[in-house]
Amino acid sequence: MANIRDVADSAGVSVATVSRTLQQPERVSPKTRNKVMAAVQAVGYKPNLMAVKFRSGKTHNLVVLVPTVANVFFARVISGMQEAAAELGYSILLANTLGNSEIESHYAKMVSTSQADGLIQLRAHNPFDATMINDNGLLPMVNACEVIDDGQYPVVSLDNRAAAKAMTEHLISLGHTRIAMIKGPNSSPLTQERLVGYKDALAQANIAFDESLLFPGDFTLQAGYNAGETISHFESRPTAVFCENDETAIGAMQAFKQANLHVPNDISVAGFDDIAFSAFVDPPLTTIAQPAEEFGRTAVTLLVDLLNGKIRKAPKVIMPFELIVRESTGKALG
Amino acid sequence: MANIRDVADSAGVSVATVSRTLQQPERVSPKTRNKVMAAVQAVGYKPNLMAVKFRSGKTHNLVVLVPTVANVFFARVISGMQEAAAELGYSILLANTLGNSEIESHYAKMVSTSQADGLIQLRAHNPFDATMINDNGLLPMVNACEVIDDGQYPVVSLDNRAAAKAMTEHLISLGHTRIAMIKGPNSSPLTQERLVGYKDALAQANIAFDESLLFPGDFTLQAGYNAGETISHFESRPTAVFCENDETAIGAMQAFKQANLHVPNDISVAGFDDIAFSAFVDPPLTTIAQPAEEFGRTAVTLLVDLLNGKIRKAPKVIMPFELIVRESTGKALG
DNA sequence: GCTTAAAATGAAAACGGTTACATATTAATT
DNA sequence: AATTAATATGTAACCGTTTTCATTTTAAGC
Repeated sequence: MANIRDVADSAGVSVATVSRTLQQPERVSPKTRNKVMAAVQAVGYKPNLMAVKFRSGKTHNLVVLVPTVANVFFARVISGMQEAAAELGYSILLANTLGNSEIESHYAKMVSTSQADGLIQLRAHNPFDATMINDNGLLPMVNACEVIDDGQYPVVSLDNRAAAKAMTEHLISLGHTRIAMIKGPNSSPLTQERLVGYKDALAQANIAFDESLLFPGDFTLQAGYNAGETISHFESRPTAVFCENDETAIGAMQAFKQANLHVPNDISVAGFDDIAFSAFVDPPLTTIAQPAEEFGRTAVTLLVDLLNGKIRKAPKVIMPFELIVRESTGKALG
Repeated sequence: MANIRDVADSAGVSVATVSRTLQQPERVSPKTRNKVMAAVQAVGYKPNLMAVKFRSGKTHNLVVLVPTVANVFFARVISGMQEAAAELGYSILLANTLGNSEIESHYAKMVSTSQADGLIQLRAHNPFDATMINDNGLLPMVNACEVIDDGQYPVVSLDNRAAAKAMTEHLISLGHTRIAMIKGPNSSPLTQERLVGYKDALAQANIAFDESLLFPGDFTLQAGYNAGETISHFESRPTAVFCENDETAIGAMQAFKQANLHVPNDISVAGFDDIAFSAFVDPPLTTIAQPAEEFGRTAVTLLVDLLNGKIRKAPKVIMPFELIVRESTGKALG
């Protein structure tokens, strides 16, 4: 593979001139510029970007820790990241962590070992140790979607509490008073926030909170199905179910159908995320739309700003949500 | 950030000894080994892997070109890649290409500019120019899932023809003779192969091929829905629809329901891929299961073997498929 | 204890660029 | 045409490792 010296020899100039021709063409005379360009063509020169990155100390790589790429919502977020990264001249190194802290640490080490400039975490967990803190007191990371806001890094999230409250209010406005909730893992702050929003709405409507209407889940179709089955055979069945994501809701709806419960006549079902499938299931799912791609774009933009020293204090960006009412929720009957 | 010289100074040895301690500990005496290790701890040394990669010429990065990460099937494939890559000490650089050749070329350049050692392409398209051909006459890439087999690189694919034939046979065995097909883009070889398999089965059963039963699509829910709507109002409606992926099938089913057609009584629907949602839609979808994660693992393993010179001639790996019969296909009535 | 082989260590070059600084060339000013 | 300023180019140091080769130390054999 031809290197910069080969080009210099071929063009009859110094390596410095070649470097300048490629980096800052205006600093070199048109005549030599042409000579150099011709030589580049002639020897088939491609700069070794590993050398460039090593020398410059900037890798222009960003590590993204995603619990699972198989989650449709995350897939959209990643799409948005990819777009923004490409525009800003960065590459994404994607890590499918499965929520495993060891895998997270492994990839986080790419930052401390100069293989990447920064990191985006989609889970509420800080994979760095304290030694990574920057001059400005910040970690070279951004936490998006499911966040802990400890001021060490920018976060971009949804007002999950308000969104959950909005959905619960929607169900209450349809006359529901026994509203079940299929939850995410208790360890997830996002789940905690949504629970608070759910309680907010109940309290506001003077409906007593009933802990027995909380069902465990883990954001998967299967978990939704399992909870749905349990709910189907529940002694005093709720008339509505608020699921913490759309997969869970779709799984639950399937269980209800198999138990010969009609959605929404016998039981209303609501989701969260507005994944593509939600508009194409039967009945189409009422849900909360999150601007997934925008999440990704914002996270990348924030991180790049942070890396360029344009950020002093960790900002907290709240993305807007939208209640999407489709046909899976209806008036409470009986 | 401490470098190898700091460690050497702190331990009172040369940099060469430090390097050896870390790379080939058996080549250094236990006494100095301990001294060095202590110094590493003391100064908090983390090797600059950018420098290592630059010096060694091996990046241990693999570029993966995926048309869209938002496709659930690809998400599974990527999961498998990630696993295998982690085991082999490689990192995945994921590129969401949206089928755009320019974006593909952009990422392919990461290989020619020494930012990655090789590339995996999930689309039937070679992003390299001829200059990249290796000593063994191979490109540093593997083509998986949707492949063109031109002998320049290993491919890992499914026997799409056989799979499509198996599914069509299944439908024929249920008594269907008017079987529609919702296709992928015509440019996709995978689509061509499946069409041939479909025709194989028809011919074998002495059913005339009817071009008017072929409907265009692009593997999305919306395309399936659109085709489903068209089929619903088709003058002489087919009794079964074979869709080229599950998203398409789910979209089509939704259209049928809205047209008051019952699946499978009025019309049978079959998919391809067996994504997680397919078991949880109503009715659960009959489909072809592909070993998605295994695709990813195999592709990575092949590529690493190729990069290590363990492969001379481009192998062609055919993965097994499985017909999964659920409730969306039934006997042809009337 | 002396010679020789083996093992451990160090010095310095190399990887492929970028860039500060020095020098040579050209253009502008009088 | 001479002086000065501006521009263009070259020289060489540098980034943090690995690795070759030379040298020193240790162990082995007699």
